[in-house]
Amino acid sequence: MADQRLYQSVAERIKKRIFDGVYSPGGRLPGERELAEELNVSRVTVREAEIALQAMGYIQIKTGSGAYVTERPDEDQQDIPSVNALELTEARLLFESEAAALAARAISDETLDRLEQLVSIMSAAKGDDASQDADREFHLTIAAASRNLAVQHTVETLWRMRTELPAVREVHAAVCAGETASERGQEHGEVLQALRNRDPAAARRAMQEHFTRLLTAMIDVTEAKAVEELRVKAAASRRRFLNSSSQHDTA
Amino acid sequence: MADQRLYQSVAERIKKRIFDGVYSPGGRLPGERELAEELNVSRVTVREAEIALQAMGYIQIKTGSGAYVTERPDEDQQDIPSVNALELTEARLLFESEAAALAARAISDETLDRLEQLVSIMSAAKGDDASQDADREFHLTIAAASRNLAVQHTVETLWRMRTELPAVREVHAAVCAGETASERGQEHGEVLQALRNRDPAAARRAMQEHFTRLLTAMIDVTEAKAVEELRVKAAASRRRFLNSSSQHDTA
DNA sequence: CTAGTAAGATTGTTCATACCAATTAACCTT
DNA sequence: AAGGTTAATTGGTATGAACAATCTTACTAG
Repeated sequence: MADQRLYQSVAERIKKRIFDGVYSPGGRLPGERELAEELNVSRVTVREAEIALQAMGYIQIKTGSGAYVTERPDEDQQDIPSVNALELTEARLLFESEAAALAARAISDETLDRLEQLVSIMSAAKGDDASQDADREFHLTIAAASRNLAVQHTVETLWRMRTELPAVREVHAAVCAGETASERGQEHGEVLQALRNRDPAAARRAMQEHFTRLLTAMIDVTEAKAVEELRVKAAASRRRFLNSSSQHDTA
Repeated sequence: MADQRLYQSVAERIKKRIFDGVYSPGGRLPGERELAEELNVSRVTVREAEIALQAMGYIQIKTGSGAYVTERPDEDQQDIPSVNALELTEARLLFESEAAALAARAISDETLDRLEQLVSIMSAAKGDDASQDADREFHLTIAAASRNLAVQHTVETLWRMRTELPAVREVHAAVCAGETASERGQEHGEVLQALRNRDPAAARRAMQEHFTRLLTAMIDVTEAKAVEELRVKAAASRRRFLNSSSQHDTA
């Protein structure tokens, strides 16, 4: 994760901005020179990143004009259904718990050490990118340690849904804002401890508890979001009726 | 074709050489400097072309070593990794059991009736296509009854692996040949019964047993296949040595 | 003679700079 | 105001350099 090529990390950052809506679909992203200065890399590197993104179908480069975000995401990842955050987390609760149980069978000491590092990163950092990346690598590493490609692929697919579906991202951002770094680190630490003991049942249980906590937090957040939406709608109707009674809009 | 970027035409030329076998799978293609001189372009351009090819999955670039042609380009960018039958079945054992448990929460009577029909089809027919289709629909129907799109999508993806990976298909065909229609129907029937009772734990257990039986049968078959492969290899060497001692092939 | 290692050669990675070509925006002419 | 010319912007390519990871080779210690 850390020793990847520079242009790849730049491509990741740009992709993230696309998902975050910084560069909206159909919109144009900053020029190569501008991006290079902003990201503190050379123009060639920005160019390589954009070429990779173009090959993956995220953007389209027009000579002399600029690079534009592809309107409709490519077909190859069109098979991602529009699941909501609760469904996705429930699925991860079920599947990743089993993945953890498998991983507990014969996880290597090196992998355990790496997980240890990731937990400390999550315990230290707050909701920033480093913590996010550590979280991701933590789960994917455990999936890989299951020594089952089908399981690994499934977990990776679920994580792709988490990062690429805007609605899900929103909920996660809201949940992350409401949790402390220490409790997040502690939950992952319990999973790690079970793996250290090579105890499949404990690993499964720890992972289940981790996701259960996430799930309940998520329910609270979505509930709050629903309430907020109702308030917005109510305000909108109130405004509409008030306007219609006091003035006359042709629109 | 004429007004495309230079790095794209270079990528096309390299891709053509890969298809033509100039650079064989797993093999290493010339260094950037060498290729640049040979194709009369700059190193930057070669580099951009290789990055695009890497993003498309044709080659893999290793720092300090070189760029290597991807081994199996037939499934170039497909999101289906090459899992073996045992891995896949293990994953299905874990995941579909949970899907069944979810489905038991609130499965509709109509869905139960449909499952009933499918079980009777499997009990009656032998290893023909109708039974295969019924098997598939049975599992996908339960996944859909989980009322969780992420779970459903996962199960569908795993089933796609089962049908689209030749190696996995072979193993399944061999296993199906060695089982009777009645025992297959009975196993599915037990899952159905648990779903009728709306008993998540029982549904999970029944599905686990179904896949466990499949898994053990699969282990026997793969073992037999391994033995068979050894015999073929032995026969090949025997033939080769016999031929070399009795006649003279120029090939 | 072998195993280990250190120096080197090879190769990919990134950078800075420059110039070219296509596009776009601004301006001017009519 | 319309249309065309010019200038600024932006992507495209080339060159050369310095750096890091890797592989090769040869040398040394045991």
